[in-house]
Amino acid sequence: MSLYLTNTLSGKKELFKPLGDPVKIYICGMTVQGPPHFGHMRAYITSDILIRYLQFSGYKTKVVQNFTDIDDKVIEKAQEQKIDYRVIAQKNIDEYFEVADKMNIKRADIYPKATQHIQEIIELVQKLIDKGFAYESDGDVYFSVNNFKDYGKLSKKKLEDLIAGARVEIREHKKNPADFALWKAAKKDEPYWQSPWSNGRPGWAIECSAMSICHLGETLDFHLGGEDLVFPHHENEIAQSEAATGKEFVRFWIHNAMLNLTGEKMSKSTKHFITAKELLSKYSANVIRLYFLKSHYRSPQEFDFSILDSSKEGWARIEEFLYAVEENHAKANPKSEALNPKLVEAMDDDLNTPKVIALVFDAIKDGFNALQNKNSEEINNKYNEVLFYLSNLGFRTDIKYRTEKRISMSGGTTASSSIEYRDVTKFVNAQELAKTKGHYNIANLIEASINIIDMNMLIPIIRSIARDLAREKKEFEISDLLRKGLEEMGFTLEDTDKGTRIKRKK
RNA sequence: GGCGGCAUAGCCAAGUAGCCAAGGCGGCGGUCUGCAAAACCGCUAUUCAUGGGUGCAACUCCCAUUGCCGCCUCCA
Repeated sequence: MSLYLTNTLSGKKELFKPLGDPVKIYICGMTVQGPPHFGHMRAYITSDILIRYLQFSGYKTKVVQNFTDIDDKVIEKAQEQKIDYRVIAQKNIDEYFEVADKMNIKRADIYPKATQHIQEIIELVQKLIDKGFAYESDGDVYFSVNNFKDYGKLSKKKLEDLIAGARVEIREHKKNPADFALWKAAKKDEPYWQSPWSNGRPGWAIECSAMSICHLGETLDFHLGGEDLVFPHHENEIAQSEAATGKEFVRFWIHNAMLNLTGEKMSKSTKHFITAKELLSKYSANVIRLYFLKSHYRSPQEFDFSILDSSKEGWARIEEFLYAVEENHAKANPKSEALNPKLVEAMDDDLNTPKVIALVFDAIKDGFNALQNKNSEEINNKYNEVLFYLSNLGFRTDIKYRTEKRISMSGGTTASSSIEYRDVTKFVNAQELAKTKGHYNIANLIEASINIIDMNMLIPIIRSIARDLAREKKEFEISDLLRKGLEEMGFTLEDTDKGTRIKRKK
């Protein structure tokens, strides 16, 4: 195993060697001022892919993902809405889990919150003051960037440039304009905690240092997050942590590129975003995952519904293949040692998921060919190959998570209104049920009708059966008319040797 | 203004100093089908923003130009 990953620190692909067992991973979580949006999903899909691959490669992992539940923006939101900041934070945390679980993002081992670590934060700030890296000023505490010689090593910034830019907040009680707050004294009506310097709250970034050191120790294998966190957030974390411990803070800094919405970064501050929840109501988790993994995590990605639609069609092809095999041959046999080399070759190269997706489609093409040639050994091999890649990329392949295009006769039963559960075999069987020895039979037809639970499906199913009867009598004008009618209702019929499938149109 | 990154077909998107520049979507032609749909087969970048340079050889390395993006303020 030789996994190469681009380390932001060096800007190069580096060979990963773990520090010890388990591999220590810190994921920079959300500041829960608002609900998770599509950009967050990209970040957490990226970390999910890395963690899954490390585990696939045999490493044990310890994963910590924080929630920053106190900061200026959270307070601002609370004051706007005149409710307690904790209510806002919790609401957004709940929504995060709802979305992440739906997306099949593996849960971290620990989800610490900033407000649960105030004591550790205060101790860390005190340590920095004692060591001469920080100073108190009017109840605030600032980190003195001049005293930390490596400041700027992650973002490749020079101190002079930062000040020349003149966009840093100038405050008279800062010694250097680039100094950043470790502790902020509370203003009127703001939540606060007692500290040796003032009643106040942590600055932004110190909580991550405190929580990662607390849960993972002074040196981590990985620290993950969006590219927009490189400066100042991660730069500041390095300064604080390394100044305090005297040790290397993080060995691998992994950053995913931004997601742009019509050419502009999706972000909470500009209100320019689509919430994850909203998106999940329009597209299945698998389609969204495919959309992300088709691009490399370090390339900026454009967001557009038409691009997402093309992923939806791509995913439909994947499902089409799985169904086609399962209808006749289904033999899942996920032990696929022989398949490892191709996956490993792609993933070892900085998690090249687009390459793995290409492997999936290559296998599907071979698989469909085998299906046409009725080569059952090859069919099985390709079927298992596809499942192998998909499951290692975190897709959900069991039938109940499959999509929107297939319709089941008893559609509503298993997953209520979920668009994710549609099982074609039930419908095909139902049609068969209406027949005795290959011929329609009134008694059976009545029984089949009674079994239709989803009333929206009643007419399509009856019409489909009527069409089938017309076809048996070679009344093609009538059968075409019936199909045309269904077409207008939004259903496509497919005649197969197993019966007629009804599919909801794209 | 400073720092960093990116420019590959109608769209999305990998990749490499030298075999046919992955894959998906879309489109076109064909096979199958009562007709369809799905599937299959074939076609869809003599070329990788532009101009130079270094190599036997560059889309891939270097320089310049243009355009786009990110960060420099809270952000995944």
